[in-house]
Amino acid sequence: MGEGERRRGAPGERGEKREAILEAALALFAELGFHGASMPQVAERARVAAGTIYLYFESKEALVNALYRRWKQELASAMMKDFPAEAPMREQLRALWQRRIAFALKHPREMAFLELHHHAPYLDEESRALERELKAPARELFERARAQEIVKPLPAEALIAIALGAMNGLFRASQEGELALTQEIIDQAEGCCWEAIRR
Amino acid sequence: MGEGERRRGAPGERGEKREAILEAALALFAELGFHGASMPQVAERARVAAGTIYLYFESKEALVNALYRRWKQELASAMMKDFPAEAPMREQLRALWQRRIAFALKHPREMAFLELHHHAPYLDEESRALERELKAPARELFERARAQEIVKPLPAEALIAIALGAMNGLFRASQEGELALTQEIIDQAEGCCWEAIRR
Amino acid sequence: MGEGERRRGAPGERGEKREAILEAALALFAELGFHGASMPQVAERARVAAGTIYLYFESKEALVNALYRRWKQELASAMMKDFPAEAPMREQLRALWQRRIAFALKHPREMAFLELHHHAPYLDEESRALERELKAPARELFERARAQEIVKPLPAEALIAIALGAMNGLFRASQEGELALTQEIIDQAEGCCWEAIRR
Amino acid sequence: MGEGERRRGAPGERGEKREAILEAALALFAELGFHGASMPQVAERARVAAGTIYLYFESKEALVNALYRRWKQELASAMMKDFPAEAPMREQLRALWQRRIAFALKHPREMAFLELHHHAPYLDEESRALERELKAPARELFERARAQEIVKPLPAEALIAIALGAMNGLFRASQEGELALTQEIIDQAEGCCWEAIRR
DNA sequence: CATGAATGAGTTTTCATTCAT
DNA sequence: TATGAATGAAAACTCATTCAT
Repeated sequence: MGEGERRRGAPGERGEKREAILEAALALFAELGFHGASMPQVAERARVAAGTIYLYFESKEALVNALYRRWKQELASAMMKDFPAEAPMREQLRALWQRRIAFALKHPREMAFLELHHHAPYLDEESRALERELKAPARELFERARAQEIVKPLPAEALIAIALGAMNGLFRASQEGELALTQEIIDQAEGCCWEAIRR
Repeated sequence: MGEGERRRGAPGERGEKREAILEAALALFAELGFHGASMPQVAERARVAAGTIYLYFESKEALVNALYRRWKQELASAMMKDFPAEAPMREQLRALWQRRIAFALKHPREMAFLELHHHAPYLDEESRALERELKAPARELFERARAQEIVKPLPAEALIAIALGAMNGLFRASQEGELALTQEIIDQAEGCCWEAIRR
Repeated sequence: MGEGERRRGAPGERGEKREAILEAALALFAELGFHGASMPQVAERARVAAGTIYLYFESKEALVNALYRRWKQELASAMMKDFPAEAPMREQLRALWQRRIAFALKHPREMAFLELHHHAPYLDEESRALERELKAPARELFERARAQEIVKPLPAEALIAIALGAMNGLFRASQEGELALTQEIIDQAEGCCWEAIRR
Repeated sequence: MGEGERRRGAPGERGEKREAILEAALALFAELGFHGASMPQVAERARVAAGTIYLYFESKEALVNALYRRWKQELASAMMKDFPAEAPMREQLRALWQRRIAFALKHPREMAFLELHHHAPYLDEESRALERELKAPARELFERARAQEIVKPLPAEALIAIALGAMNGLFRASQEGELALTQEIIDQAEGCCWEAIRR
């Protein structure tokens, strides 16, 4: 690798810097917020010159948006991959919940970033469209569950808000060190959420 | 150059300006975040000169902290006032939940502000201490409920995270316009949360 | 006056700083061009902090435009004031020419600024509209002169280009120190321009 | 990624890139000014990598200077080539004027570039020396004309400023689309300029 | 108390220039 | 030769804070 002695015009691995920038921005935006983190800070953490960021991203806004989309997609993929769409409804709901919290625990900073920037005014139309698009499958799942009279007769949005809101609460508590999320607790909590919404 | 209604030295109500500043800062911080809202913006919205803010608050940080503490206290008061501490446990848990969501719906901006600034790096030790202090009663209530084997044998923090996390989810969904929180839905949702944690 | 010891919040004469900024910007834009002069340079020459410029002008573009309009107006006023509109045509043409060169010699930097920024891409619609508006009277005068068969049957634009172009040439030569524009030479040159266009 | 027609090392015509750079710089400097046009812009327009420019020119300043000298020379050559130095004075003056405007109309961007950069602070001593050198022949011609009492007894600089200034005015008007410079108008205008200065 | 003009450090962004490939 | 990613100083502009009035 030989860090530090490389200079101008010596490209490292293809896209290496772009990744370093995304990684640095993620950490700083998650911790300090979009307006709280400055481009020089991002540059410094990415070990890159300030101007370099603009080779890869048009602006600070473009940077958050790229980051937001990447991880929103990543989350969606993790949720969708081999989803047991043919399994019984209870199984599907469990999968939804467990996959989401597993993702959160595997990528806590990324999840915190997504939560913090959800619906932020500097997200562009593309990011908003993605948000809408990725919300649909969960909604449909809950609609179906309700149609099958498996869950309580509440609006799908309310059911989602309850089950995933509870999950967010757990995740935040664990992030703040109030709670150690062992698999046992997770499984129990999943049971709680199921009992919250089941008919 | 025609002046406004009142001019320098013509005092309005005592503390009127301080209130205007707090109110303006609340709205802007809730909408744009701490770093996203500028002091000139706050001054403009409060219809006060930029310098005036510094008569009442030492700095921007002092301002958020004052705001944070005020509404954290306000929330705590609304929760505590005439709390049915002698009522059956189920009743107490319901009261906790219902009071919190009632507060959120009565003061949505204030609640959004508190949520957004929870654990923010610019909160000072006093604000953090207050946060800790106000968390205690709820924790104790859940501990007691668990000791009475009324709720599931999970850590109090997990039970809180689930019940109040679900509530936050509902509040956020209603704020984003996804869900209309009628009293009927609220009551049903409270039932859900109870079933989530009950033994 | 007490220069140098004044600081924050101590306003000098009303508009004093605005004038200083306009004056500094004029000198620098005339000498270095719009893109060649930086805002910090303007601030320094105006003995003002960089941020102060933005209290008076929205942007660098707004600043050039304000300057351009001011001096375009000033030039127009100097041309129009008590214009001998009833005098014989020859007299009117002489007045036009003499007033313009008198203005140029009285305000050489301002004239150089106007010439340099004429039709520049950063001039806004308002400035362009003013340019068009102020061109009209001269055009009409030459049209009338042509209708009266006093001048050569060339398009008014050509006659203007010749008579005022020659004048510009003289002014530039004098600015570059190639030529001393005594009143005698000016008068003779005016005669030349008259003979250039007369029938 | 698919590459362009040619790649590194596949040589085009000798000096092809240098020409492309000069051509691109000319167009951009003429339109946007020296400071208004960036090296990346020049590179892009020349379809050349940014670094390539520095193989041919030491710096941005070296580039304008090279350009300036080239076209100043070109203009001088066009003026001088087969100049009818033995013809009657009137004929020589006409030739001077007609050749200059013919050049301007044949190379309008180049002429605009020369005009815009005339006496610019980033022109180096060599360019300035060239400017002085090329001014001499015209000056001598007008001196001789004055000595022969063919033209008015004004300083040669004034005569030049008048005759060529008028021409510049016509050229600028035509560039701005105010005036169509037909050969007929040109000839008439040449007559005007002659009458301006003739004894 | 209240003002708001003024400040200057800090922000986002651009750009002339370099140099490993 | 030619490239273009990378640099970092400097540009335009913002903003928390001060202080004479």
